[in-house]
Amino acid sequence: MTWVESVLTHLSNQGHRVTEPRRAILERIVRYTQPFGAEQLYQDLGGESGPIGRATVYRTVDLLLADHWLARVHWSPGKETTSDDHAYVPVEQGHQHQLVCRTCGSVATFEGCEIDALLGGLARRLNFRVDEHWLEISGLCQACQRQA
Amino acid sequence: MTWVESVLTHLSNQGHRVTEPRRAILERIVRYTQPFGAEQLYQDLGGESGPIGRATVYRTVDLLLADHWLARVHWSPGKETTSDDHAYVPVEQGHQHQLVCRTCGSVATFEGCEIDALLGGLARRLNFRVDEHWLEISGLCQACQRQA
DNA sequence: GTTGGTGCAAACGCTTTGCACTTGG
DNA sequence: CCAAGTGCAAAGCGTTTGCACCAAC
Repeated sequence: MTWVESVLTHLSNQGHRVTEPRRAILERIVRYTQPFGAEQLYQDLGGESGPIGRATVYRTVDLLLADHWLARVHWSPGKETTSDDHAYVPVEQGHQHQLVCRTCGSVATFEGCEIDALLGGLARRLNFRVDEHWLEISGLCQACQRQA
Repeated sequence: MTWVESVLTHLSNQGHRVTEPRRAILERIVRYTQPFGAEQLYQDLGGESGPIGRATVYRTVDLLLADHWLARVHWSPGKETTSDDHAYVPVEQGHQHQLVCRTCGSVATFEGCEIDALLGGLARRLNFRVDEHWLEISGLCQACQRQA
């Protein structure tokens, strides 16, 4: 079951409709090899001259984000510091954290089990009850390390 | 040495000028008990009718952020999900991560030593060279836990 | 006296919204 | 059939920029 199929099935189960624009948007998203922005996605689908409206693109991104089919990341390749605009990465539901290669933009996702233990200790020490956490890592993937 | 004094000294050492607007901005920043936004800071300094221009506020925030006197956070009180706009927290240089209380907005900062070890293991496993990481935690501080 | 900093106002760019039209179930 | 979804165009809003003026060192 591909990512697109999973999302469509999920949408359908949630009572949402499976429309042509949504299919097209999902198909485009999986082709990205780097984090992408909503406006970029709109342009890549044809922009003004394309068949899909800007509002639809933004609304679909929101929908996917809300259901955790997309993860937001800060770092995009080429940006030395954390980017101001939003970038997204398609993920399987349940996966938690991202490593983003600062050169080629490839993304590795990993589960956060070890982090949770660490946070438990922290919480106890600081009398803080942890609800959510955001962990994102920027660095170099294996291929880009070799080139450097 | 207060945060304001530290920053002013640092600015001076870096060859930057210590101006009245910058003093006023720093003084206002330390009074926040929650993460604040740049536009909010501008408004709190008097906005249109105030003595400080919007550009100066934004430029000063950028300056402080670049030198790590401010940390950016995602969560602000009242926001269930990660906020779209930027919020900032004054920090001592060198401190790394934030716990933000989702109810009262209080921020606890901690050093990231344990995280680093964990990331080292991850990097080895995934053949990834870690350069930077972002870790932020949202939850309830002790006082807000009692109230709930 | 320099030149870094400031203020203003306009421009910018991403994102959201109102509303009439379309389409999937 | 009819509510959910779409497209368009305009508005919104935080942020950046160009430029003339000012003030710190």
